[in-house]
Amino acid sequence: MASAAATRPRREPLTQDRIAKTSLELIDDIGLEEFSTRRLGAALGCEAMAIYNHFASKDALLDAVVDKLIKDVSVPPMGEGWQSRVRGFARSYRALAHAHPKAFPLLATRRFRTRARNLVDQIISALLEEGFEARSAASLFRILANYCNGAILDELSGTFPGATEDHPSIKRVQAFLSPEHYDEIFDRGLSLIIDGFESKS
Amino acid sequence: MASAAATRPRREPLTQDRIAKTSLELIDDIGLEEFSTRRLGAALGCEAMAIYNHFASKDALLDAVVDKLIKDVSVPPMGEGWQSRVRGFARSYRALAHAHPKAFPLLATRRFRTRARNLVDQIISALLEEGFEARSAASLFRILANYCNGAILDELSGTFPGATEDHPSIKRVQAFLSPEHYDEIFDRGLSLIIDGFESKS
DNA sequence: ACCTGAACACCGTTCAAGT
DNA sequence: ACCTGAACACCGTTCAAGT
Repeated sequence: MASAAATRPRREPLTQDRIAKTSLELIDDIGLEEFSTRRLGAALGCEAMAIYNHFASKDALLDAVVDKLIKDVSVPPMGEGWQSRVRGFARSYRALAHAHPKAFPLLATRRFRTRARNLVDQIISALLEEGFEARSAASLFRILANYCNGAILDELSGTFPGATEDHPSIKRVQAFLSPEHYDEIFDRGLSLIIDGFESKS
Repeated sequence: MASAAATRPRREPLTQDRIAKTSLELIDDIGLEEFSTRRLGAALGCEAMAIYNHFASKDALLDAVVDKLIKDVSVPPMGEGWQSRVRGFARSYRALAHAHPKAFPLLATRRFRTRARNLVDQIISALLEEGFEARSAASLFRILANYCNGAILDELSGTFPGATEDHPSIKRVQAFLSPEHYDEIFDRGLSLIIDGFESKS
């Protein structure tokens, strides 16, 4: 009578979705460097090779992880002006990075395959909708995205190591380079970009 | 009589400098992904393990490569105004990235160990020298560096894949996202930052 | 159809042994 | 002092074999 339960494997069946979900959790936990198909297999309760029945390669799997990651980022709807939509997007993108610091670098690497492209389309669509010409929309998108990625990767890569006597100028400004100023500096850079486009486009 | 020449190894002796130099050449050639101690050994004419007599780890070796890479970047001297010094630095940093596209990501990763910190000190020193307060200097440095790193990493990571019908807005602005506009867009972002600090600091 | 075991061609790194 | 050979504990991936 216990045979049916005993016969089937003790774990839920493998699916693309479950594998991607577990991958993201594992990356959040141990980091990209340590993440391997063998450790993923251990986390899933199967052999590493079983994964290749659901994904063509580790690379394809990581694309699926990016999809999971980006799912919740979106561009605010029309109504409050383009500045606040741009700001809203930038902040939610940065919030995602802080929620998944170890997985975020994946996004910077493979930003245009996968669902990330839908997000790009959303942002550009919003800019066009707000009246930007194609040329300005492209410039603003690039400058904004590049600034966000650079700032976020920097914030994630650890705090500035203490300055020594060899670096007197770093020492003088060091207090303002610490994490407690990250929010303020990120917003200031964002404002610079937004204000610059406001007066010139 | 040929014994002295025949006895010593046919290659120049290994030194930290020669290993780092060959590493950079090899990375420029085959990329970071393919770069391994074994392939480096082959390029040097020795076994991979010989490298560990000169560097404690591959990681330490990569730090030395970063030092080699950054050697030629510097901040223009005083005299032409801070805007043009900042611009000059940003352009030479970007030029380095285009000269070593496959090695550049190393810099973004390990920017503050190694000699890269001297460069940071130079920039901040220039800003202080030009009259910025510590707080403004720190903000401007961060915003500038983050923008440069984001923009450069983006430029290096390949062109935007062609838009499909699923991405109508990307399609509309696509022409302006191509590499022939990279220079112009990079400079525009740079100006945004510089002008923003000009009017407010 | 899905999973496993064994194997292949790689890694970075250690260490005893050679010169 | 510097280099090598063999080995260890890992990788991603393939493939024949199992159910």
